[in-house]
Amino acid sequence: MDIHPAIGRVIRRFETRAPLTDLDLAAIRALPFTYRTLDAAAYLIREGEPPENCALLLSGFAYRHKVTGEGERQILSVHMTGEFLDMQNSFLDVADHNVQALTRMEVALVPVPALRRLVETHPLVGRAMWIDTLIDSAIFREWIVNVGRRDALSRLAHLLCEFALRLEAAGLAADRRYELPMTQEQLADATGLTAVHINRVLKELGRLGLITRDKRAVEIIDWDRLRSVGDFSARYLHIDGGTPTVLAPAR
Amino acid sequence: MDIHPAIGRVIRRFETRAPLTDLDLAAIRALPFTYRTLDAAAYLIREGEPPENCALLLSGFAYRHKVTGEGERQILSVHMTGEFLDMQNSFLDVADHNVQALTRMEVALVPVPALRRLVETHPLVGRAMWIDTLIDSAIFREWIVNVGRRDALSRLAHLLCEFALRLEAAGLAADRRYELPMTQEQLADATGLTAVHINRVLKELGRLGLITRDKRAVEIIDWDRLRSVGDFSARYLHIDGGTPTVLAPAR
DNA sequence: CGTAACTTTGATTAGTATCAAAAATGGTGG
DNA sequence: CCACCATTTTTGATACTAATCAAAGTTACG
Repeated sequence: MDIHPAIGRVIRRFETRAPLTDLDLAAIRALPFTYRTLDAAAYLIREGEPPENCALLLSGFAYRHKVTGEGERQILSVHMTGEFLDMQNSFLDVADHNVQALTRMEVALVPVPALRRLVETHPLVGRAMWIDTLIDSAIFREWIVNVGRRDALSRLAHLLCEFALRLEAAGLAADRRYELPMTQEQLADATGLTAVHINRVLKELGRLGLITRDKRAVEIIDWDRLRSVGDFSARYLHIDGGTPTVLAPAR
Repeated sequence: MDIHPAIGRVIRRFETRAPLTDLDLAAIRALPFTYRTLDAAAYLIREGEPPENCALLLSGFAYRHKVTGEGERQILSVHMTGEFLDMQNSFLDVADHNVQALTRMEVALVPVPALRRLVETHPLVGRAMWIDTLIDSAIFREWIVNVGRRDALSRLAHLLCEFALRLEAAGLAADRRYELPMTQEQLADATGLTAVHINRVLKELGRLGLITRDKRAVEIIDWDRLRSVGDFSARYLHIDGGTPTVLAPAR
């Protein structure tokens, strides 16, 4: 029995990544942590700061971003319940990007030294966490492709496909519907476009009969065509455990 | 005494990342491997294949890339002597991108199972390697920003700054000069632009007095202005050991 | 119920892509 | 060592995608 359902979710995910022993599991559960609730838009860590805690997202959404010298923001990834938010920073001396709350969110903050000790004494836990960060990397890579080589319609379609699959794999969405707690400006910052253009492209996706929207809820009408327009293949997500059923990804 | 200077380079880098013991070092040196020489453009691994070896680049350059459904290529990163080419793939079931030789190159191929055993029995080595992959991630993130939010001139300037600093940190360049073994088409694929436009922007960088070029050699004339045009800060490279002197990065 | 944040629409512009072709370079075999 | 061919670089003309600017609607929220 875990303190919070998100912790059970993490442990189940780790178990698909490395053959953890009971001792490993006990060590994870024994990690010290402090609860915290953050309002939407609160910063978990800012670029340039030394990482002190590694946050596990217990509820809500978060995102990583950087801001250019011109003041333009680029969102680097979006994170959902059950994911670690700071492993990308925790083993480096200084954060190279910002991590911010997308919605109000609850986190469990694990002090970085405790985390380092854990992975040193429990190599398999370290491997599971390492793999987690490698999958983050795989998603970063796909975002480079998305922003670098796809036109606006594909870019947005691709993003919507990724969210659909990740939310479904995490058990946070079903029936081809999900709540996407991002403004059009944030979608623009995630795709390297402007908010105005996102608005038009979102319309276009509706006109083409691929999705419908009701406020921030997205419903996928034609998954196959959305995938095709978005040039989306799920391979880079490396979802191996609970294979999604509704949206049946091409491997 | 190591078999190859690149191995000494790797070990020195690892030592800055985790406090390795003599046993750790011995275990690294005891890794089984096979030498191989690959011609330019040869594939080390293709998207969709299961990773069997993890290659250490002993000499030459390599790059990662993906190809969209439309057939457009996006280069994800460029790698130089002394770097591991496959850790991003080795702990996952299937490669999600291609790794290809940019120049003729020599590699030491380490079988993945041996690598997995090493990191399981030597957690500090695992941590050093993990940090290596986290720095790869940091570079991926910066590339998302570069391609997503900077105009063509900045993008290319940024790329040239990154290469300058990484090559210098690796002891492969000095005096603000380096050999960049990429065609303009490859530069285009790295920046999400077209080869024609790269040609024009490269000229513009020359006209502005920031660089000069002689074939594939780049000479940086005005580092400060190049950095400023490229909106470049070295933080994301997490170069902590041998701090570069000539190009003195802003921390 | 008033105000700030967000979405939507229209008109215009800017930055890159595209297309086409010539010039330069590099590598190879004779 | 030269001649040839493929690759790469360069240049010019034109087209198009998405940005920018501006303003009106709409929604959420205290």
